[in-house]
Amino acid sequence: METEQIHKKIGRNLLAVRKSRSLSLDQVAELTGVSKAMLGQIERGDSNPTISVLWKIVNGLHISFTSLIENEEPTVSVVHIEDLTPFGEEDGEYRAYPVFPFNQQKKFEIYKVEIDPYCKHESEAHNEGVEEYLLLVKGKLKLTIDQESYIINEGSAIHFSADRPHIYENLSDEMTSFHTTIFYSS
Amino acid sequence: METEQIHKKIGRNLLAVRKSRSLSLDQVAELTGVSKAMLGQIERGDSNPTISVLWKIVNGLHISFTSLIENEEPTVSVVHIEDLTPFGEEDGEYRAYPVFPFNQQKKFEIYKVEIDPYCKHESEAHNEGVEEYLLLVKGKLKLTIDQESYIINEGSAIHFSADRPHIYENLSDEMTSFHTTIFYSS
DNA sequence: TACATATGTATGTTATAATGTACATAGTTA
DNA sequence: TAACTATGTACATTATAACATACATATGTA
Repeated sequence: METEQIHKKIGRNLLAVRKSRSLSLDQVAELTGVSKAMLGQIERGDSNPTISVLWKIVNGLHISFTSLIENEEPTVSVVHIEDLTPFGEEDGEYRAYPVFPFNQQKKFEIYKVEIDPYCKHESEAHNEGVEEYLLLVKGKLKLTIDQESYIINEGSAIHFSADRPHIYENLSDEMTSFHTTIFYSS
Repeated sequence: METEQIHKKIGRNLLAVRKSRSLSLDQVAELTGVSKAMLGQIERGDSNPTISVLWKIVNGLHISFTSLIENEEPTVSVVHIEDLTPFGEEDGEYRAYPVFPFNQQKKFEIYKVEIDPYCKHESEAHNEGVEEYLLLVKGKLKLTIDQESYIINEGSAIHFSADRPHIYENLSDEMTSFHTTIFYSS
């Protein structure tokens, strides 16, 4: 996508939203506070709107900004996690399987992680704004972050900011596994 | 946040990114192809940039649009899933626990789902652009979508577009459970 | 069929976005 | 200390964003 064409893509996406809701330009103008003439220009790709105008549009239509600037190609894909090559320590006691890799559009990735009995993994700080959503599958996990420790048992989950160092520890005598969704806000 | 102030927020966020990377306006101008004078105006909130200019900036700096328009408050939260009230059928054979509810900023939500032996759940089409990322925890699942069926065993996962009807079936004689991340692109 | 209304586009006007250049200030070096 | 460089802001110019209004066409109704 060339940098000078984003306004044309926005036009197509805005038109698609409007058509899917069977709204006229007049109605969108009322909902958004942007003039009918300007909305028409934007949809035809004839004009390069400012951020304030786009902000009015997304707020008035209750859509997300990203829905105007991005597209997608839905597909079905089955993943056999045991076939994946995990990231982890050289001695293999911590294994992170990239089940659904990072995608710029979605800004998250999903791993299945396994930690052997009584082993731990020290994670450096991710970039600012990175968060983790972790659901325990099996075993028992101790997470340490900001000098606080949290015990996560089966049937529990934890959400935390991962932009500071943190430690995962398996406190039990059997393997611990969990699913973690890492969200990158920037 | 008033709609007429988004350009000021963008200015603050852009300045924060630049400072965190110790870049001068000249360097950002080179990276992005946007004039130094304009970058200064944007940072000071003195100007309301067009979408094309912002596009140049995010591409040149390798950041996301959302990092310019949004902010966040990181927290740690532990969730005990068994304490949650699930969504599901009246007879309780399909239970969806909202572990991490939807958040407009992140645009996804995460459920733990349980289906009793030999039971199924028919899901209507979600809105256009909705996708699911499903990781099996326990048991065996059959997913049917677009007249195609997929068997998901333990250790496997599946990603599909959820904007059309689909059916989850537990084919085994024990409870099936899985984690699913539902992503809303718009 | 004639008329009224809805809808999207064209046009002209005004304000401002975006740039190149000049300028003021701070920091560094000889 | 003087000269040079880096940095961000001010200023003037040009192109265009955004609007209000007019217009052309399509649609619906009596």
